[in-house]
Amino acid sequence: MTNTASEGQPERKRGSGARVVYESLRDEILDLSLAPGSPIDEVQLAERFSMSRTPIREALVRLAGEGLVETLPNRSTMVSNIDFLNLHTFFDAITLMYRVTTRLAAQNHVVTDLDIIRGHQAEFAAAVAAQDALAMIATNRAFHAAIAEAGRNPYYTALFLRLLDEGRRLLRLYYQSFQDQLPREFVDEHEAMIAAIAERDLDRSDRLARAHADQIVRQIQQFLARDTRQDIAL
Amino acid sequence: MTNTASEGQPERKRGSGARVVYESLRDEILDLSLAPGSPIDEVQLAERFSMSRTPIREALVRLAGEGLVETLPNRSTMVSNIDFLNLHTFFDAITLMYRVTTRLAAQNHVVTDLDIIRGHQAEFAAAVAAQDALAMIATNRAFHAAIAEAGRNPYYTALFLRLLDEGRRLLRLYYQSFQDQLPREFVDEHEAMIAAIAERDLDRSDRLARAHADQIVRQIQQFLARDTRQDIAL
DNA sequence: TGCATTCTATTTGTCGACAGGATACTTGAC
DNA sequence: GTCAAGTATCCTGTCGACAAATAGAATGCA
Repeated sequence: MTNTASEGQPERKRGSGARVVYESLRDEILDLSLAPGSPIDEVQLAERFSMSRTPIREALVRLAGEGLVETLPNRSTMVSNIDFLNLHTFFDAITLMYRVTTRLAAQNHVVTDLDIIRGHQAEFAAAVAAQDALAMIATNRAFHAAIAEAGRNPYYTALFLRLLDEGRRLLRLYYQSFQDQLPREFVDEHEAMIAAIAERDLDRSDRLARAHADQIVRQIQQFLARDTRQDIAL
Repeated sequence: MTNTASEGQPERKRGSGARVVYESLRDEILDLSLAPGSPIDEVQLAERFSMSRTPIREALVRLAGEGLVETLPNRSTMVSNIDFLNLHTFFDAITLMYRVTTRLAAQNHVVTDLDIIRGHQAEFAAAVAAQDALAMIATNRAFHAAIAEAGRNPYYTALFLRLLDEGRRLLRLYYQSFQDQLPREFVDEHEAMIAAIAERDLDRSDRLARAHADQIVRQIQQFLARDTRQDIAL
């Protein structure tokens, strides 16, 4: 059956072709649906989205600009690998962004910002309670994105979002490891950060953000360094 | 005469089309050869570079990804405006990147890094002596880029380079204002930073970077706030 | 004369097709 | 049997063309 494309297609609008492909591929890469290192075939994508190669290529160029795919000249583009050897630079950068955005949020937020932040925090708490790993990742990102927005510095916000997205692949690995016993601390830490921001306590916001980042980094590092060898008597 | 394209053209290599256009447009935007807000016509560029619209569009997509052009759907793309109202966020971010990269360079550099850094510093000093504004901007960027490279954190390096490039448009305005009396302090500050990095003095590197950033920010703010009204007796 | 509407023209978004390279496979020689 | 050269096939980079959408001009109406 190959005629599925010819009938039920919802008639995409004119300028939306590349965006749909971009967002779809982006989600699949960050959710590890597309494995790091796997090649990407343009004609295959063109068939799948039932459109020409032109918008596909535009989406790939955008993804390459964000480092999510790597394109070798005259050869197939592939999903970027996770650079485990240089993870410490990633942790260093994202820790700094946690701190800076939270500090700036304490300084520059307006009241409506707090409502938005609290809303995302409620959704995050619900996701933790429901033990929904994917929802936890999404709502956690939204929570910190809202804090960064309240900080009112687009440069920090953009870098932070990029780092959070790149970390999404790590978090996906991480959360998969313990779907049952979920980190309740994160919810409490978020609450403390909200309180510090609301009181416009810059230094406390900074400290809490740093502790939060350290907590996450430590957990992921423990996960990566875990020893799964079984103690078998020989 | 329209046959200029058919004869003297240096026969571009296969994969290089979009890169040439990207780099050319990027330089022209950052040098203010293309005024902020001016529209960009694809067919015009296609004629100018004597190639199809496809590589032109790819270059524009990349530039849009870096925020150097803004593309309105179904309408012409235009050179991004300089956001003078939010300059303080730019200054805040670039100051932090000055500090972080210099501090990390003091921590992580190897001896060959210092040679490279000193080489760029020599070129910068020569440009200052020659009162060549464009060369000053270029060599100054290379100097700080080398420091960032020595810091070994690609996330910081990438953001810093983006900020330096975006600042290139400001610096272009700034340096144009006093081609004669050039800021000799910058050369001395660079030397002090090199010394602190070489001695692996993290805190001193940080302080010097911050002072250097403050110096530049102050100069640009003074330039932007200058009062050019003439005192005419009425 | 001013405003709304229709028509036109320019420009973008998308498409199908072709050619240049690169990889993989086949064939031949040592 | 192994290595090298030639060949075939696949995929990307580029091209010219068409269609949708918007902006501007022209026209009609109050």
